[in-house]
Amino acid sequence: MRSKNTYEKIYDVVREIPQGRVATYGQVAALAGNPRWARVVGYALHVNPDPEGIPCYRVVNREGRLSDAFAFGGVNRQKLLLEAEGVEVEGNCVKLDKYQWKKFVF
DNA sequence: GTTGTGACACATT
DNA sequence: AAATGTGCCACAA
Repeated sequence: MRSKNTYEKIYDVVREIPQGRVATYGQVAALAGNPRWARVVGYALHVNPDPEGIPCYRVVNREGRLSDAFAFGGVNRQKLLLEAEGVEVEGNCVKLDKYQWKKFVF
């Protein structure tokens, strides 16, 4: 049994992001197995082989802000999608204090 | 096989 | 406090 490729792990973690929540690249990388894959995560989402199964719009950088190169169909599109999920987006920023995906939330 | 690039994060200045 | 530089890993040429 061969281990999943790095990308598959990343995609698997992104798919695990619940609706109405956002995760940072570092968070996804850490959950994928290595906190240093932050850049790789960005690249993995860049190729985004399955935009329908991999909601890359739920992945934001450490600032809770969307990348300038995001615009996979219009940054405005991203805002609409997140708001549709229940996440408030200001400009291109989301309140990580409220919407950052956490395994333990009270 | 080596070099350069990249949708990031962290440390230091 | 903000800005800059460095480190990390994977992929393309």
